[in-house]
Amino acid sequence: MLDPRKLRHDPARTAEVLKTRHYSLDIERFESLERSRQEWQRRTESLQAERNRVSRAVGAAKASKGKQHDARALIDSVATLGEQLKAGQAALAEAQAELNQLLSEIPNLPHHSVPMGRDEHDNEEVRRRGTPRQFPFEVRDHVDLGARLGMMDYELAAGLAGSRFVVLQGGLARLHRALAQFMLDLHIHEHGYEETMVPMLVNSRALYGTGQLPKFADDQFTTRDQPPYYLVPTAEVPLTNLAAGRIFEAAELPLRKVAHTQCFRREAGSYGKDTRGMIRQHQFEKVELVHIVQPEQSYATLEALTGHAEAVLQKLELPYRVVALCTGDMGFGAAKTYDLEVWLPSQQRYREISSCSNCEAFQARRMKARWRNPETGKPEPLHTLNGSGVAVGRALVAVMENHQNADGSIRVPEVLAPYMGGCAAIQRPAD
RNA sequence: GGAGAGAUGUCCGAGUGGUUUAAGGAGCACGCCUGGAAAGUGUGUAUACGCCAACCGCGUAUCGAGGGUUCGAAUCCCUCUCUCUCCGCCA
Repeated sequence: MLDPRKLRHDPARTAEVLKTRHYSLDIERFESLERSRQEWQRRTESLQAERNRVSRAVGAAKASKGKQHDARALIDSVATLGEQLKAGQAALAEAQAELNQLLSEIPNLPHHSVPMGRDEHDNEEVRRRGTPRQFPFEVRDHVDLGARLGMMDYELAAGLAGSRFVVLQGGLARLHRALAQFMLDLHIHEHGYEETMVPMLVNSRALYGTGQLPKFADDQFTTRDQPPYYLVPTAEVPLTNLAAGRIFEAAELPLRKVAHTQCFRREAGSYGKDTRGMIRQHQFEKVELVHIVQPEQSYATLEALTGHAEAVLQKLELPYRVVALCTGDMGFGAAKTYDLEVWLPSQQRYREISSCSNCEAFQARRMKARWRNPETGKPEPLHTLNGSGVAVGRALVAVMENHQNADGSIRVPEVLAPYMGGCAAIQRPAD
């Protein structure tokens, strides 16, 4: 949610900026809704003020003996007020609902440092780390490697659920678990995050708070309860909403939360993309990092957060690059986003494995997450940030492909040794 | 799933239709008092929206949420949510 006051103040300029995000703001509609809201609000409030005044007078008249007649006259004098008020309130509610609907579907404004651009081709590479390995043999992709190991099976998963699911078994299942545990421990012990366990079913209010609703309802899995539960598409939703409706004192900030959860996505818009393998699944695991901070700290925090995600890839000995997303490629709520892209030798290209965003006050305003600014003494919206630290399934893919051996076995990176019971390589069990 | 109790401000807590325009207490902030502190004492202490250039000020809403009755609702009625206790079931 943009600041409604700022939008009111200069809608034309805001519309210009929103164009770079493929959003066309209907200024005329906005202003007419705003006018109507304002008019009905004034009208109802003055009717309410009158009602309150008369009602108090009725009470006073009834309290003093001998003025019962005055009370009767007062009551008669507001005979039609109730209906006017009801009509006014209904009109006001309608105007507010339409205005909210409009406001809730406007994406965030990009930070001035965000490169202008249409789509992912206009993203800017910020840095590269690690060198893609030269293989003296033909590399296999993770699907091939997994099948040869007998530990990754898409047909079994299809039998259980459908397409875009996987069954991992034996060493690969353990490697997958080890990756998640390693990431959690790294962020908890070395980066200062608080370990958090959150619900993976949430209500619509939580999804509204982080911006998935109302616009992206089709991307979410829901239950058939009434009202429905939503399966979280990312732990960003429950973690960020921990601050919803609260007013923090400056001393309580910043909040740094990490959670490891399943994530569920219908991926309605992605059919035909990445249909092979574990890159794009309906269910996947992710270790998520969330910061709730004072506004002036949020951009320094974005750099730190990105660094925490990078540390995962460095320790797993994976080559990657950091990319600043352009205006046209950023997510709905983000003011600035860095993607971490890991090298996949089978595809000879870098693929997204983490996305770190500063949402500034966009989510905080939707969920009313505030702090008391000591300088003003007033509650003001916080800034929220989130980043994957990192996607576990994609990390498994990256480890398999980058650390594969000629015989199809997988070298286990050293940092995972404590989580793998000393197992240094995943190989096909002897028949 | 069944039965019961409950939800009031930062916290505790009073409040069964009209000076509640939410009592009282605690906490917190700032004064006074004090050599300093404690005690005492005074004042202040929610959020949102609107009017105003802004401060001040004024108006409106909010007593778990939504709806209803009424000139008027924290209070009466209906629906829902959540919490607690007991029972059942269960990993």
